Amino acid sequence: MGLAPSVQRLPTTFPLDEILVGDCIASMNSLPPSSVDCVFADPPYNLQLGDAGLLRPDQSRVDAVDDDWDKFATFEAYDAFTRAWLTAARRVMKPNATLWVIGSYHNIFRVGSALQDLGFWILNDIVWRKANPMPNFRGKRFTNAHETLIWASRSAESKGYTFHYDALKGGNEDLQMRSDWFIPLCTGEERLKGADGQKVHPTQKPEALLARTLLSATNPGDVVLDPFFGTGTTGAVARRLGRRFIGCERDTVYADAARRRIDAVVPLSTAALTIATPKRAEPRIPFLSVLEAGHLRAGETLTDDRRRFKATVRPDGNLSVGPVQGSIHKVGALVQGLPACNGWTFWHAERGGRLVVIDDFRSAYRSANAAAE
Amino acid sequence: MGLAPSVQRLPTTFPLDEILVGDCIASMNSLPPSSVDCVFADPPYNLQLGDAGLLRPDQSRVDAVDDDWDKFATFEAYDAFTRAWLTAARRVMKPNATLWVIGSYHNIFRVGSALQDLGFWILNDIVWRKANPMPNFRGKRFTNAHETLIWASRSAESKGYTFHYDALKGGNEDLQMRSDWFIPLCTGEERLKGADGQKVHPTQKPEALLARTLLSATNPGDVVLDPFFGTGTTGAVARRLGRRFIGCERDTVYADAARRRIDAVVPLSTAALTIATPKRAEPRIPFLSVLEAGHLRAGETLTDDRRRFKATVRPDGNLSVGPVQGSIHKVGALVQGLPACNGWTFWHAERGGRLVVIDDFRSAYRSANAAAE
DNA sequence: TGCCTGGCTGAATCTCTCC
DNA sequence: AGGAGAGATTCAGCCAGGC
Repeated sequence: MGLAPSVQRLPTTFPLDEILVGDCIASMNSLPPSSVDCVFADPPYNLQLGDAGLLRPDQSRVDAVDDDWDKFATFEAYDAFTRAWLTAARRVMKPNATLWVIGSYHNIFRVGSALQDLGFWILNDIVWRKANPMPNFRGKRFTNAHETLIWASRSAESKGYTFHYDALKGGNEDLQMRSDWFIPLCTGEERLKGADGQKVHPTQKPEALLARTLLSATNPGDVVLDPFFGTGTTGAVARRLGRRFIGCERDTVYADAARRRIDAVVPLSTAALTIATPKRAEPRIPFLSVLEAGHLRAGETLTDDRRRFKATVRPDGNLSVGPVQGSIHKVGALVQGLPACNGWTFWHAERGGRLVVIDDFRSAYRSANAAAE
Repeated sequence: MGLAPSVQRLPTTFPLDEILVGDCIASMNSLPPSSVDCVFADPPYNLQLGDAGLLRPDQSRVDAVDDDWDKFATFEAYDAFTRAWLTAARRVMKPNATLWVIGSYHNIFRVGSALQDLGFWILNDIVWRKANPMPNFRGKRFTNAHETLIWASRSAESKGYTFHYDALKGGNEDLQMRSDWFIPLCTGEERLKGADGQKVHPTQKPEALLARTLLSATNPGDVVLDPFFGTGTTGAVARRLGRRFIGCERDTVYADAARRRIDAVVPLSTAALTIATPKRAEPRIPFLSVLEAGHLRAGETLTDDRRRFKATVRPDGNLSVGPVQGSIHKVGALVQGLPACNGWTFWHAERGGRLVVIDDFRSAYRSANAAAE
């Protein structure tokens, strides 16, 4: 009770693509700090502590409590458990790593409050809208047709987190991906069944849900930690998508099923996984270089797409309007009377009677010099 | 503790259909206990916006919620405020009354935890999916396209709460009403404007949202209390639907606007109290969803109907041709050298030696999920 | 009268690098 | 650490005005 285990199994090497069998907090504490890129957690929802076998942070077992006076203690125990695993997870997260947690109204408010208290910074809450939820049989409530995910960075100062905005937008009819995701439950072939034909795990999540989280918030090769690995959906999807995983699972039946499941996954080819470089990550090209490469001529006139404004290209890579000179951005802002302007997409040159945005010249320059960059 | 207050200011008459101007906690404490059938609360969200302000891509400024009433120094201060008003509200609730609270990820986890701690019993969390949310202008997160409502009874023992299961089902194509509601923002005619043409209140809620809550969880003649009355959406809908209201509002400008608004409302006849289901255009289906549903595989090759062009399906729902990636529409346009292209009718997959247009997969997806989308 | 276009707006925790 | 500058970034709905 309350004492640390006398023997602690520390991995000699970083346990990539492995399942650590045992208490998730001890397992996470055995990892070096700042070592994972992403955490996906599907913690116990259930507040009926006797059934869930919930453990306190000190590893003692919480006894079932059904007295009214102990209701507060029940939430308190769940909160302590939540703070403990969130704290352990936060330690192993790299500064720009992000955390995903999924839950329902039974527990998600506790989890959300706890992670805010610990300094996590919520980026979005995501609603998983179930295509085929279980109906409410007694007609006493609305059909509980969704679960909630919280996506959070390690702290408010963590601005460099991974988010594949363009990839998500491209897969969504060229519209920004919203915070409400419509995805079917995990059923049929995908659902793991035991020899008895019964489902192995009561709350197996659909791979599509994990895939969307990992595609949006991790890069190929990134390490994803799942403290409540269960039957390994996170690991299976990570392997398929070329990510690495570390799973923690206490139950050997689940862990064994997860291991077999993941070993059978065929990863997608590296070629299928290479992602388009996000705009912000592309190398900066000076306007002067594009000019020097001959895409434009010093002295020629640029206009906006509706030919309302004009500017002249100077040999030094500035623009001028009358006596005023400045960068393509400064001058673009100036003529419009706006505080800022992206000159690359604002200014156009005439080519064969048609207006061509100068960003096209930059693209051409980039592809011509891709090898050298 | 446990003693009745020595002096209780009881209103000489119960303030039905009135707005109590002042602090909501004092106002609620002036009401007799166990006197209202329902509480609807839209408390401050504690948004914690940056000082810099947010610009749209066209450099116009977003009119953010920067009112003093939304500012709290710490989470602790917000939690104390939340516990205080929830406690006051719970006292005036009849044993079988229910509480609705609306919030966003900034505050809803605090509110949910607090009300659980105080003994409320959560019946559902409801997601208000916004038809027309504000986009994420910087491309750094998912579009924040929903808000969350919590529906709770006064305690776990309150089994006799009102829920009009059949009425809601009848208004929902004879399907059980789900926990995700698709409703537009409050704009246009419905949005209250001042003499200056500016919105009177920064966060006025749509009447459709209130109507659905009151129709589902109250009876005609029931008393609905709103501690954060604002410009009186709760009162206006209550009056229209034949319910009674009590509003608390600190700001006299809001309270005056609410009074005028509610006085202009014409109550519906009893027979007319049915739920209008909003008509919608066919929902847009993301290619990613069709992929996730298993109609296509990541890595497989698509072609046009004459096999002139090829593209590879990416796991994120984009297509790629060589190094270029983009949506099915963008890549379709690119390979043809056209300004635009409908990817759904352009691209085909090989199935059993024959080409199948991917629009067929979309149709199959649509009919499989018609009920929920 | 009707159609089309352009402008405006909504509870938002909304950049990154270099000097 | 703070400031300056490059340059990346938006969707649906309503309304007014022009044709």
